[in-house]
Amino acid sequence: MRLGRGGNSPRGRDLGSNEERPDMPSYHPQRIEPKWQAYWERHKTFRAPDAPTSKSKLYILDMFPYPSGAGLHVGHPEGYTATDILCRYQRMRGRDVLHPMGWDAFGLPAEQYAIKTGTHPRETTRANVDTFRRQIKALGFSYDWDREVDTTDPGYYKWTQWIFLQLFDTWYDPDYEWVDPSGAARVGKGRPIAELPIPEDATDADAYRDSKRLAYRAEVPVNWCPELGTVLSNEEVVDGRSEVGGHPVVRTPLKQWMLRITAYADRLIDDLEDLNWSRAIKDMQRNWIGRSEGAEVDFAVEGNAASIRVYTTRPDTLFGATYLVLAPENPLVDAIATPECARGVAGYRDAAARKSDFDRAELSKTKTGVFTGAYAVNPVNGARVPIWSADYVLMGYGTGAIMAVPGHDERDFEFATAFGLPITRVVAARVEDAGLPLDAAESAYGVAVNSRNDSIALDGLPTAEAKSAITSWLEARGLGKKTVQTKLRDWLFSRQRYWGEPFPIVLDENDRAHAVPESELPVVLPELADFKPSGRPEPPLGKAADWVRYSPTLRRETNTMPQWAGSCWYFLRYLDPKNDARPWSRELERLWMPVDLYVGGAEHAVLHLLYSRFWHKVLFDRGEVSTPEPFQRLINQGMILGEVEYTGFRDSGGAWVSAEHARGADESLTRVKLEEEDVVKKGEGFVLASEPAVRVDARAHKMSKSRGNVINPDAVIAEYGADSLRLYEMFMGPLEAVKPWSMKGVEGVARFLGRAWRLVIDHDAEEVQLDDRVRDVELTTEQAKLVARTVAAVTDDFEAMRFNTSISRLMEFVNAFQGFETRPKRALETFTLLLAPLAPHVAEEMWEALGHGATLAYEPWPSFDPALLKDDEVEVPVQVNGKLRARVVVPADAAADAIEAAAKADERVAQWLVGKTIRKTVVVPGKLVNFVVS
RNA sequence: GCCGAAGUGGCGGAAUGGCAGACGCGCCGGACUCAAAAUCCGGUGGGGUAACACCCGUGUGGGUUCAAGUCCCACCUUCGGUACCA
Repeated sequence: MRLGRGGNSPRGRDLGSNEERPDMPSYHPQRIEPKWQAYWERHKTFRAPDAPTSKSKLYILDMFPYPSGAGLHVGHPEGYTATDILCRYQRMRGRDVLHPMGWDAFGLPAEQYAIKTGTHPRETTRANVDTFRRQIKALGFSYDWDREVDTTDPGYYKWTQWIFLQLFDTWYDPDYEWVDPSGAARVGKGRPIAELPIPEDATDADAYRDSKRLAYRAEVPVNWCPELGTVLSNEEVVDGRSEVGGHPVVRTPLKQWMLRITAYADRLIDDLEDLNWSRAIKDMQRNWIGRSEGAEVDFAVEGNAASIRVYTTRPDTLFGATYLVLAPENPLVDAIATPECARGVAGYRDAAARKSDFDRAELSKTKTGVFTGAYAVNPVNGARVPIWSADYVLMGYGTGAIMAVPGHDERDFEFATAFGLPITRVVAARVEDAGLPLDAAESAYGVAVNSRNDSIALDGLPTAEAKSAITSWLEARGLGKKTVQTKLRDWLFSRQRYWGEPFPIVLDENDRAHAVPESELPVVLPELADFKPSGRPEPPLGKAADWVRYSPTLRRETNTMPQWAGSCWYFLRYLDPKNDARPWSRELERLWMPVDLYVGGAEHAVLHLLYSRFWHKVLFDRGEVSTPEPFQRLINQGMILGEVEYTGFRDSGGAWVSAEHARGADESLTRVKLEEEDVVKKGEGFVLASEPAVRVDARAHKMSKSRGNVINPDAVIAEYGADSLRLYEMFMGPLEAVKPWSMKGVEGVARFLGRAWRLVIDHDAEEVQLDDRVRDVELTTEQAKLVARTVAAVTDDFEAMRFNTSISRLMEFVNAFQGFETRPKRALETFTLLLAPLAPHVAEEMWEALGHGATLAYEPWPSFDPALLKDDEVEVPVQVNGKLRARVVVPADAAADAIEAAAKADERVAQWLVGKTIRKTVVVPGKLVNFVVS
């Protein structure tokens, strides 16, 4: 697109596009951008120092991408641009900046592709990485490419395996008292397994040790996904379906590797406190960990030696427990079921097992269950309570058994109502309400009622006090104890897939696990021709028979690690990416860590961030890293949606249906995409221009291939340039907000860059040269003030990461400077430096034209004289009764009474004051005057 | 249901408790051009006026304050997360 002056050009008439005129000196990103990208690469401009000097270090990290086959989408450059701006700004402020990039390249899609086409995942991955690297480089980000890491590189996953061995070699001692490197006293530590005390009654010391490791194997009910041919972690299962692909997941018991993340649950919650993360993300992590305090209570079973232990957060309601419920999978079910009921109970359990988690969640609207025929005894009042089995109780949480208090728990109420079980009140708002009937569960706190026996009376106690009173009573009698539970379970860490890190583990004839010696790392992924999953839980690596046979008595573990493994520690490898002897140098870790700013999508709020923090804490306990938390500050960029779409609805007869009647997935309606000119705003929403009674849907949707609203960064760069793309992504709005894309908006910022360019460059000349109006002269006072204000505002905005407003400030500068016939070079140099972090290519080109020989990347950030921010005179708004009535101009340093006098002297103000009494006068010097009159 | 975030022109958005709507898009008018594009200049919340004046206006309803988009209370809507976790 030609931006020059058409027919006046010495090159003659309308000779079309830049493609035909590559020497055009008008703003031409396609020429400028590759030039400076090549310059930066050749000069290694953004190479970070190996070690930072003194305290000026800054580690700014992007979440590294999974290089998918689809290439970069516009969501990636959003966060990457923000961090790049900050890095470029901070380098100009003299900080030592570490800003690396790499690839999270293990994962299912490459393997799925291999199954379909036979292409080795390594090939697919390499091609995808190349595409991503090219696309990211085309955006001009200032990464230190010498630190690039790839999780699938054996030189990298050697150390992922090494960290796994640290986990394997560690047990958690919750009572260990120690002092951490910062001098803080701590309780609880991951310690070497060699330090584990073996109890005297342990018959098998090795088995005992294995049961205490942070990485251990266990036969557990897992989320098996037949479609994907692998098990999945709890975090990877959403609504009973795989997070990836939405395939059904069933529960089946399997021997799997687990990581004991639950040992760190308290620290993972407590240490959130000091992190500069958004409240939303901290809450998500806390909720996921789901710590709750309560009590375990034992119920004796009538005519049976067994007793049932339940977990409750409301021990204060124990007197209201009118029945017990066991999870169908609870082994006690069979032990206590009476012969008459055994059949029904077994049938119920089998049916529950056959249901996928998805069905179980879906069909949960109505509660199901079966009576076991057995009775337990309520320990506080001796009441005979029936024992049921129902799938609304989960085996995996607490003890897999509950005491049901239908009066004060919604689920229990529903179940009791369905099966005609008794409901009693044991909590009320006031003691006098003890006799009030219950027509719904009342779970709110209040005071205990109807809760006394011969040795304890809770009646009248507020809930919190009742809880501790009854808990002490139970503890004193050995009937129960205070307990803490978490929703978080141990992390299921093995996958039955090929494209992942092999475990550095061999199994002996007794199926006992042993660490592969560190000297043998990495355990390299064997070659394989056939990647097809068997449909049974046997990993594909089993097919590599020679590889599996480690020795006559030892075979290799054939599971692989989940995709999250590599991303748990990649930020540490960046510090020292070429080190063969260690995963990272302890010295460099101490100097660079923690990450000062981490930017990425909120979709990783629980998975990556929780896993990563867990590993880091283990490494911290083992003395491998110096900080308990890896990411000091976290910012989640908001999603970028597609362009706003207007959708109308037609019924089968072709008549328009108003949007409010089209809610839900009504199959009989046809969705019609409308153009902007077909609709008009009316009230809260939009309606058809032709039929204003018909409302239409107006909203931006998530970008998706199926919707066809995906914006390809390559296309944007080809048309408008990387600088415009970067600028637009920042100009859209606050970094953390969800924002709809608009191509018109990209054009807007591209126009701004064109104006900025023409402010400096003579766009009629053959070569890139300064415009005649750019002169080496002093700034006028007006210009100096404008420059100072711009520097001050942009600096403030950068510090606060308000990139949208910083761009506005630069636009205002250009709009004002366009009007000056003479443009002092100094002013334009300052402007160019301010623009550089945002639009580095065009800034470099302008900097060169302004007569500088080298990159501006390390030029000192512009400063300004604060005196220039003050004006001699200010305009002060004058209000009467809070309403703006006039503005008066007064000296900036005018005293309150002088301003008041000036305000009163104003003709318009006087009109509003005539005949009134001034009750009060508020004068904020330099800001405002308000007369309160009546 | 629960937790979190957000509701401001036609649109994206801006406003340490102190002039609501900066900046951009779009639109309207003008300059340049044979014409268009590009570029430049001006205007643009609604009502009202010949033009001023003036009135109304930040999801809704209350409150605090000389002054509220901003603080407090209640509610509505949208988005994100989560959901038998006892």
